[in-house]
Amino acid sequence: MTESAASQRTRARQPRADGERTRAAILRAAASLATVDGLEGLSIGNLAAAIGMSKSGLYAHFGSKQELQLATVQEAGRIFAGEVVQPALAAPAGLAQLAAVCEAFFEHLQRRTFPGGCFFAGAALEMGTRPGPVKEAVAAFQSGFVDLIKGFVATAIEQGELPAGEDPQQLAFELNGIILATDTNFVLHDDPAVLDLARQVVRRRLGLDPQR
Amino acid sequence: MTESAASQRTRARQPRADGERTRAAILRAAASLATVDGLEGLSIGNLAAAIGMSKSGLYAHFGSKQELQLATVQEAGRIFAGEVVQPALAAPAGLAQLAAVCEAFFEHLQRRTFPGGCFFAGAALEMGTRPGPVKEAVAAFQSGFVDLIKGFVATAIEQGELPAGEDPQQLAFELNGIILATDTNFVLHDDPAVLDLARQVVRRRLGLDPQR
DNA sequence: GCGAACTTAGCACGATCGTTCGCACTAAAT
DNA sequence: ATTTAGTGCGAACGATCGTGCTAAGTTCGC
Repeated sequence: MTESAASQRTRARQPRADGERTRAAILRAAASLATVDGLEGLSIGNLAAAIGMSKSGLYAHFGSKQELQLATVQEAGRIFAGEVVQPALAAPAGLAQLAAVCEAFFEHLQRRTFPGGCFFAGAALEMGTRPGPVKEAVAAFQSGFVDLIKGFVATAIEQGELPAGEDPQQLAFELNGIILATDTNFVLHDDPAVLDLARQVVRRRLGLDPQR
Repeated sequence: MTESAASQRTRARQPRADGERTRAAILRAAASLATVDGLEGLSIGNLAAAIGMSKSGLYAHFGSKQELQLATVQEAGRIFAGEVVQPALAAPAGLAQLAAVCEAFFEHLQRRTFPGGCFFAGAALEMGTRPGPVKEAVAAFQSGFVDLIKGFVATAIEQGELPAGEDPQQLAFELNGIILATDTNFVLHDDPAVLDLARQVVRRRLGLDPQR
């Protein structure tokens, strides 16, 4: 018995270089399309047409629609991590990270990375009533994001940048709400003024306003 | 010329009593189903099966799926107005109305009027990227709700129940965000503790907390 | 450079989609 | 009581859905 059997036991399939490239292109398009049509409304046929390949060729990469949805959620998570989480982590710990994560999200919207706004805001409401691994993946990401903000708040309190009476969970909930309201209004009215309003609200809530 | 011509000019079709009853039953089920499958994912076949009638018989009431969606949005608006807006308007003008509209929304969720949480939160994100009369109807309702809250804030400021430095538009935006975050987390994690957290956040943000 | 594994396309399947048509039934107005 | 029009069902349409099968074409380890 050769050791190839061992490698096959841990990984049933060894993708090729061109396959990985195609798969990446599919997932990039899938994440964008899903913000318009939803994770459930995202169809194999539409997606295949969008990147110019056949349904069956695309389908072979995933094996089922659920696997495609799962991979799409992970791809959206990578994009979100790169565009929103990383810039926040790059800021000085504490209040600055709190302001940075909000600002990064607003720029994420303004840049129109996805045509339908925030991927996870839409996915959370869409998959909330559909139990299964896809919902769990979305819920896990959402929880992680709120926990990240909670940590920023806790650090800011420790550093005396926020009042000691401030509760990390409550403030993280509020900021998450501001983010959701920004996304909803931006998507619904397509008005950049929403972002300015949201920035004012964040500055004021975090006590960063010059006056007052 | 009889006056029947005039009535026909304004209304192309004169519904019968039993038809109105059926139509109402359809729309009640449609509003609920749409919070699970979405306004676009809501299918005539599923809806017909849910209330035990034929696809074609149901379809005759609307003539197109878009008309069904439009009527469903209006029905959801009536339900929301009755469960959330009216209880708020019944409270004393000002800060009490502000607290009442939030509490009414939380109870609207807790009562599980719709299996998928707030109808308009889901509809706004789903239809935001789909221009047309359905999106306009959803956007109009959402704007009206925020304006309602804004009016409550303005009155509360005039009555000295909120600091004069408070901005109605900003606070209305914040409260709308709290409401959206509550819905998203409640739908996603199915955890009533979210409602308690949301209630604490509202009380504290409106300065209704005993301590502090 | 041979051969095995991965990639992609073509075709077809059963199911469901929104929509239409024709026909029975029935409530309401004359 | 007769007519009129709203109501509802059954069947069917073309299109699209997710999903398989088969068979070429292509990369890559040996």
